[in-house]
This record gives sequence, structure tokens and C-alpha cells, in this order.
Amino acid sequence: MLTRLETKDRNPAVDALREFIAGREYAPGDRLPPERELIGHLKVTRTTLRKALDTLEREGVIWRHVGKGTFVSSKNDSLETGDLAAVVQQITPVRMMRARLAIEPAIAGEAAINASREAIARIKKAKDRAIDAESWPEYETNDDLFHHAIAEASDNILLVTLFDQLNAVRRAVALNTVIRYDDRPPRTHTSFAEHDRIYAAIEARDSKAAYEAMRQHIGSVSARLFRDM
Amino acid sequence: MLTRLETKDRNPAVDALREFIAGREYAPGDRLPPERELIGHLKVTRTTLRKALDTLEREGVIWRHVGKGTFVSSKNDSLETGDLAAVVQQITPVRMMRARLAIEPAIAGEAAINASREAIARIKKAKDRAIDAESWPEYETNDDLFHHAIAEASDNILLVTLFDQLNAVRRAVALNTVIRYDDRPPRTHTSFAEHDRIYAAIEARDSKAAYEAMRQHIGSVSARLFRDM
DNA sequence: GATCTGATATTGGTCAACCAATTGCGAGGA
DNA sequence: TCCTCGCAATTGGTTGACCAATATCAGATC
Repeated sequence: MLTRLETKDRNPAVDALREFIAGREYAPGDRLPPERELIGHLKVTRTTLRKALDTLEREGVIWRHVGKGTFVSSKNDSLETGDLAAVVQQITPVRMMRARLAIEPAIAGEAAINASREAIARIKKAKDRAIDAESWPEYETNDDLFHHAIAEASDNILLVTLFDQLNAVRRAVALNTVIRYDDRPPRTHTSFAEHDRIYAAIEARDSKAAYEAMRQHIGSVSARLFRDM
Repeated sequence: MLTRLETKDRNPAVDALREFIAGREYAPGDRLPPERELIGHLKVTRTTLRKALDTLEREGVIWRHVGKGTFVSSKNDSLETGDLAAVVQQITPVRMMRARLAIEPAIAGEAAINASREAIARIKKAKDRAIDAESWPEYETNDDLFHHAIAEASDNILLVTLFDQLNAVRRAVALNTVIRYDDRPPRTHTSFAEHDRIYAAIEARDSKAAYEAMRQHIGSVSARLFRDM
């Protein structure tokens, strides 16, 4: 997983290649030297160079084709491709939480309107399991399940998918920045009462209350997260 | 952009590795055999195996750590992949509009808070161009641009990405169900006034008003869409 | 009993060499 | 003139080997 700390120690070959492209001011569409020539410029072997090229191709910075060569692509569309990996590289924890704060209450509101009895039961199950969790990883698994169950309760596969993507970014960004003082979540953990309120609102089919409860929950999680940093 | 459709040119080593994991029914969290052992099972060399492992790690299927080994990720399938193509197959127009109704107002609210002067200018430009559009396709392009500019004004790449995905599904689902009676959008087109209200709210930094204006806009688009069906 | 240390297992990274697949182009022929 | 064929250039992929970084655990030491 990509944490923000691990993002720093990047591949030196990738950096060298980036620098080479930037330093020579290759215009979009220009062709880079052949691999066997580049290894001379960058003082790396071809395996290393090719791995760096793989990275840059995945990022959309360059474009390769057998027999033709390697070309730099227009830099603009490389950022906007909706590639989650790229998002993880660029997002800050604050923005990630703001996104959660924008999206998840809306999903909770939809869930309150559309939840089936089974979906509500699944939410309750995850909520109760989170309370009984005997370790932080176990708690986190069930917290994940709780939020995911709410998204599924919206009975809208698009919302579920969008939530999953948001969640994937969340996991990749902020997980190990949290500092824990206990082995396991205390029974008085703030989130439990908030989970209860969210669940109660959904079960009561109160969309506005579910929206508000989720907003407050994520706000509280966010506040705790940034206080500890 | 539904990138998942073009997955035909696959790496045979990746497929072999996927099959190995699936065939032996590794549970989430289980540890895979060491690389030097796996190469025997899969009949590939370590370099090839490692490239396949790279791919699966990037997809979130596995999780690796030096000295510990390679583990099957707990969210192995379908969750991380964000396969929009599957969503398009299953989503109904009603659910798609409900998703827009849940997400886009929240993004508009964020935009009102975080929009830079440049971002606001871009929104205005797209809005005005939509009004002057002389054909429905031109209008749609600028309407797209308008909504996208709002997402970008949130100054949050995660929200932009989520919006893009939502928008990709929207384009794939509901476009050809619309019936038009005119060659071009009439100047009195309902959306224009709604666009104006959204823009005004964002420019005034009124988050709640932006949220409400966007909600009403999408609600009105939705009503028109389903009345015509 | 607690703590440090070293051996061992495992993934990470790199290297030089080789062959395969694709493209572009020019030579040569119809 | 136009077409075909073959060659050279280029990236794609694989191989076996080597060393580095990290984690685990048993055993020695205090």
C-alpha cells in the first residue's frame, strides 16, 4: 500500500528519467532516444531503465510502441485520467477527509431511503462486530464492513462502486498515520455511539438524520485524525 | 472513459498466477509460496513472476513485504477494481440519476468553499458557451465542461476523479434515450437558469446555496428525462 | 527471565545477455 | 510507377545470476 511517507523514497531511475525528459525540454509527441542509448545517458542498465519506463508509461507521461520508439505524451491528460493510483500519489489526508465528508453522508441518506430489511440487518451485524472487536485490525475490518454495508443499502451499484473507490484511496492514504494507545478499541470509543445513531436513522428510514449522523461521524473521525498528527 | 473494456492483451504469466491463486482457493490473508517456489509451480522464471506479482499488487490482489512473504489481500476481487463496465451493464437510468442527485450537489457545495478565481472563471466560460451552443452536441460538450469545471473547483482530485467516473457511467447509460424536438437548445432552455443559479452560488461562496441549486438542477434534468421516456 | 546476536528465509533490486515482435525504409523487380 | 521483399532499428520479453534489505527465530549472553 502506498502511504504518503513511502511516496518519498522513489525510484532513483524514475527520477533520473523524469529529469532527463524535463531537462531536455522534450515537447509532447517528441521521440525519446532508443532504450539502448538512454541507458548510456542515465547510467543505468536496461532492466532498470525499462522498469522506470514502465512507471512513466503507467502514469501516462510517455507512450511506447514496438518498432517505433518511446514518445512523450501531452502532460495534461496524464493527470486527469481517473487513475486511482495517481490520485493516491497526489491526494493529501485533509482533502481525502473532505471528500469523505462530501460523499458519505449523501450515500447514507440514500441508504435510509432504499435499504432493504436484509441490508439493514447487515449494517447492524457489522456495527455490533465492530463493538466486540478485540483488536484494532479487527475493529477496522468491521468498520470497513459497516460503511460498505451502508453503501450497499443504497441499492445503487453506482454509489457502491464510487464508495469503494473512495474507500480504496482512504485505505491507501491514511492508514498507518494513526497512533493507538490501547491494544483494542475501548468500549467507550466515540465511533460506537456515532455508528449507533447512523444505524438508527437508517433503520427509521430518516434520510436527513442519516445524512447528518454520517456527517458528524466523519467529522469526528477527521478531527481525531488530524489532532493526532 | 471505460478503460476496463480493453483488457484483451493480457500477460499469460499474470493469468497463470491468477489461476494459481484462484485454483488453490487461498483465503484472504493467506501467504503464497515464496517466489523461488512459485516459479516451479508456474513454470516461469523469477523475473517474469515478479512482473506478474507487480501487476497483481498494483491491482490490490496481493500484498508483499520484504522478509515476510506475499499475501492474498483481504479485498481480493471485484472491490478494488472499480470496474465501471460492469456497472454500466447493471445500472438503471433511475438509479444513475439518483446517484447524480446524491453526489453532485455535495461536490458543488465543496466547490463553493474551495473554488479559486480561475476555477470560477472556467465555470462561467463553460456556462456561457453552453448558452451560445448552436447544436445539441455542442451544448452537451459545454454542459459536460460546466459540470466538470465545478468538480475541479472543489480543488480535490479525489472528488474530480469520482465525478469523472460518475460522468462516464452517465454518458454510457442515458444519452440515446433523449428525444429532441429542436435542432439546438432554445435560449429559454430550463437548464440555463439553473446553471446561472449554481454559478452564482459558487461565485458567492455560498456552499449551501450551491448544494441546493445543483440538487434542483439535477432533479429537473431527471424529471425531464423520465417524462420523455 | 530479559536482551542482544547471528543465522536463515524471503522479497527487492540490478545486471548482462539473448531472442521475439513490430515498424520503417530502401533495394530490387514487375 | 508501383509493388514486394528483406534488412535494420526499436521496443518487448525472458533468462539465470548476484547482492541488498528486511523479518523471524533460535541460541547465547547478561
